[in-house]
Amino acid sequence: MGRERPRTDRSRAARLRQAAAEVFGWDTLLPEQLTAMEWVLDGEDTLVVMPTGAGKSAVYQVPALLLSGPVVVVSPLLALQRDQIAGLPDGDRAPGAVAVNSDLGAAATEDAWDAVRRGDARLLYLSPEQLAKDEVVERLAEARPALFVVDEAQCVSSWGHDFRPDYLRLEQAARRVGRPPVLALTATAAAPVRREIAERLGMRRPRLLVTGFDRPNIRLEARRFLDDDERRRAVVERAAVEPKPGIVYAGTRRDSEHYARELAALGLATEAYHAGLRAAERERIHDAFLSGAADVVVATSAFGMGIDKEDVRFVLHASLPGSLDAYYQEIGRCGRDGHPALAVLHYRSEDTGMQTYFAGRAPGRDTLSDVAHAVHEHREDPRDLDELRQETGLSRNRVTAAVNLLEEADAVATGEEGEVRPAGGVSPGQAVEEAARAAQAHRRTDRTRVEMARAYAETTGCRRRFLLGYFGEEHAGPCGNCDLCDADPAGQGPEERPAHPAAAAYPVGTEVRHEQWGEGMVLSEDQDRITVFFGQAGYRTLALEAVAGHDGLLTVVRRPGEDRWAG
DNA sequence: CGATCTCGGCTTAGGCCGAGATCGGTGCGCTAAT
Repeated sequence: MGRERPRTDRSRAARLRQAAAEVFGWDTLLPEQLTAMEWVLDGEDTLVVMPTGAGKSAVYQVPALLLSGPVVVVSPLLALQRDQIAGLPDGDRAPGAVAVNSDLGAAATEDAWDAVRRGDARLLYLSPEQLAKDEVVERLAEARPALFVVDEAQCVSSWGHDFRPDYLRLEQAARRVGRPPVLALTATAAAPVRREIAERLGMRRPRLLVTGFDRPNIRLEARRFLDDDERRRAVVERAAVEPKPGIVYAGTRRDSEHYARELAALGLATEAYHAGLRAAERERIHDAFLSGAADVVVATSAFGMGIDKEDVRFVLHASLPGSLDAYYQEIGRCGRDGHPALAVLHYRSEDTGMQTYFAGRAPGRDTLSDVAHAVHEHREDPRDLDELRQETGLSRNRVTAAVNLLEEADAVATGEEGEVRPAGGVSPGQAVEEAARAAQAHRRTDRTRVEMARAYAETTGCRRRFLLGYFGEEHAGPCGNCDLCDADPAGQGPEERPAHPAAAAYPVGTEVRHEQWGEGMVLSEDQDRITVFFGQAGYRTLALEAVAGHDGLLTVVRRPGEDRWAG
């Protein structure tokens, strides 16, 4: 930082500052924003992990004014795309923006592409599904985009494997449109998720910018229940007494309506929100929450992305989330104004059941077999995804997810025209076996993510220390703002176990090999145990005593420092 | 994996029990029926 920079750097920063001030009215840019913008202008692949509200969008919006071609922004929700476009400044020099999606009629679609071609629209917002269409890819390639942005990039990891498999095909889309530099943006991503985003998007020697995760004004609590009725009562009582507005996350649509009814009966302005509601109704509730007309929204995980509200006072969970990644994303929606806020996790150990069920939804052997055989059968005249869908009679998503797994197993490859052919000289039978193994590894990983969420709920040390450790951030603790810290009468925080002497051998970021679970990376250290992420076995917590007492159980492959995904 | 629903069996009858089936969360883009 203190080093003198070459002249060109200074003028580049100056141009960014000037554009930010003159066009957007931002008189100051944060150092992190400026650094990431400079990387983007230099054409470097960049991954930015920055909390919501810290100005992530600026990292591509400002460079968009200075780059030679249009900027593609991949965004998961059409509503989010609309909000982003509406939030751009007016004026002659402002970057024009359009979104191309299924809402547009034929004429409007032509107009949008014309605007991109003319350079009037410097920002083009697309869903990943749009980029799965040949027509869109071809038009985009002609427009020669200067930057490929993936917003809410955690979706690559959380949705790509099953729900929205086109997220795993963005690398190919970027290649087909001329492979401009890639910028991935997210608010929440632990080290394994960061690594997966970079790998799946095919990022090349990506620059990584991670700002701190800690949100010290959010008080953390967790409460375990044996009885479901008691849990329900506790959730309702807490939501009733805490300062409003707040969000309650329920595990099912049915429960969201149950809690909303209970709270409404107490006289609170409460709404239930889930994906089963009509679009107009969802929009109404969203607006009511933003405007302050609703005190509490009880929602499934459908509610959240795009909620730009500073003064949310609490986020209560009425059941265990599927991962700490999801949990931190959800509780991060309270206390953005910096004032005290509250996150309470209410759970029963039975809650892991449903999350485990959700974690097992990748294509099975039958689907993989249908797709592998269809690919093999047409190896002389390869089919694209749409044609494979017709051949197999499977849904588009199932076919795409199956092809993704077969590609991951190197059993098929997709060409530049989108045609899928066999690869690696394996038989369809072998291809299915290898892809099924890959699916199994994802399932295992997802299930260990559920276990990590439970481990957070059941930790006996400082809760903040545990949570930040999961995201690779050391926190000395005690934080003084979690239930376990104030459970200690002396005010010293929860009792910490003494550090095990073996801890020094496995600092955070160390790459290791386990006898049974293969290669992994140390994510966090908690006195007498470490948490390691294994590519094939997911998250595992190991007691250092056991590791030290069993020679060769866990060997060091590489010391930290060379790996940029650790910290 | 766990909660809830459905249905048959029991049977002085209404309701209770257990076995088995079913459902559970995220969004896009399209198509077919109004």
